[in-house]
Amino acid sequence: MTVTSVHDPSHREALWELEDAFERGDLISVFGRCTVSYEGRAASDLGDGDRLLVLKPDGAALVHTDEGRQPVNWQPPGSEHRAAVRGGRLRVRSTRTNPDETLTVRFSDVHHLSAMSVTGGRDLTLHGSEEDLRTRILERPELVEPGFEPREVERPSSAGPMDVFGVDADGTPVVVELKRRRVGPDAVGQLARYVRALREELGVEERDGDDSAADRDDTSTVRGVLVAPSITDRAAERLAERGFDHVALEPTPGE
Amino acid sequence: MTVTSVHDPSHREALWELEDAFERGDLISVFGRCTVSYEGRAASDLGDGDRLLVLKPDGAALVHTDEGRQPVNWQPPGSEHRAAVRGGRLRVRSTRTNPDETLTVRFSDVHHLSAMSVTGGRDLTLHGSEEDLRTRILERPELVEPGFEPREVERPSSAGPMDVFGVDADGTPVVVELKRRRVGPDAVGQLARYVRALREELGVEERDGDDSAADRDDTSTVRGVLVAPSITDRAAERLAERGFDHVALEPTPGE
DNA sequence: GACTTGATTTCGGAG
DNA sequence: CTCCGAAGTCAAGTC
Repeated sequence: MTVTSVHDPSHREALWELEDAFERGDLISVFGRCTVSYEGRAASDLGDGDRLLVLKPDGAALVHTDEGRQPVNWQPPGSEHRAAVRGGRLRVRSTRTNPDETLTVRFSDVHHLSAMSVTGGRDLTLHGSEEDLRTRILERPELVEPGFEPREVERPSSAGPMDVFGVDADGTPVVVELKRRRVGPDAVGQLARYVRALREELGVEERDGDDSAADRDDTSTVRGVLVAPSITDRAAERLAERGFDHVALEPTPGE
Repeated sequence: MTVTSVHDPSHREALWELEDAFERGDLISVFGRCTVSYEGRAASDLGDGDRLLVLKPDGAALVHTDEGRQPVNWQPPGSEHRAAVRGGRLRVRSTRTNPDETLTVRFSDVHHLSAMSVTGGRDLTLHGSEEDLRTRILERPELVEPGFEPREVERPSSAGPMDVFGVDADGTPVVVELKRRRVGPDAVGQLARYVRALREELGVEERDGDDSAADRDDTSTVRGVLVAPSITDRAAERLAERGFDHVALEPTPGE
């Protein structure tokens, strides 16, 4: 483990340290007084102030103030960092293409700079995602409703892949949309697109004389089920208008 | 400007520095070897590795690896940071309520710790947002189409506020949905909800005998216009099905 | 590459 | 507080 750090360096010293750290592929942390400007998908300017600049060897750059989870300015991974002393200030610039974007940080003072070689240790095991909810339903389909039988996950349709496709106790096709948390009206719209696509698809099959059509009474009986811990009032209205159902379920068993 | 930093501190030293920095309300950067666990809206575990921990006085905590714009683990602003030495490791824990969430970082080694007092310098001026696009349209309505006349922004409806409401050259009501960048099918669904809500609303007005109804031929003639730099094929299909229009426009004049 | 969707999304504003 | 939609969203998987 190698960590380098300099306290109140001159711009020249900071520049040397930065270039060495770029070379080594270090993760870099810089405290200092700076201005920030960005131009690319949008454009922004940030006046003078004390901030933390984080530079990653994969090209990511983050400018953090004392508040917020989000950086006040940033550059995504894949950018290239360069540093120089210009006009009496230390200029750090991260550039990328596609889209063309540039982040420029100009330090009037560098209070502290530290860098550490870091690799690996990136694989997080996460529980409680939508995928966990899907697994839960596939293992215990009765949680959706008694007699529900999953047939396919990520089933393709003209509106995109639906989370879970199956049939209910009556053999009626069911489109299931999964959400790991409380949902609003947008999720109902998403479910509606899938249901509509499936109705059209099954309707086409019937006209084509597909023999499996005997299994179904009516193409309009494709059902839509929204599985989520809870839904907003507006979402409930949309759901009711469409004749869809809501099943309250958490991604992981409570407690 | 006060910056404190310690290189390869003992856990005790690091603890003192952390507690002082919490007290001062500093922005803190810690390089070290650690494990991370999170429990709250979801749950996660991260094995041993070298990372950068950023602690903010507003309660935000960020754990960064050498890759990605996103922290591998984090805690949102509003949390409370605490530190302690437990089981031969330096434990930093950030907790919040509503929802209950805890992030725990356990350092086996602290390679470097630095802290800086930071306030202000947070106000960013951003150009190229959806609001800029709206301003552009209000100033030059002909960019939507000749004869278009904006009447209201954020006009309320049962489906929520629509970006811009106006009338076309024929006096037909127009709902305009704005997007600052290329859009997919979801934006069409959003526009459709507003158009439907407005059609219902105007239909209701007619049944109520509202005298302004004479201005309109038919409630079904409420138009929907999606203003965005470009749209995906699938979005174009949805748009065509609904009979809506797309107007290609950037949030800011090009060049 | 473009497209689609999930996310511990975060964030801000309105009710 | 909840709800709703924007974001330089980011990131992953698929085509």
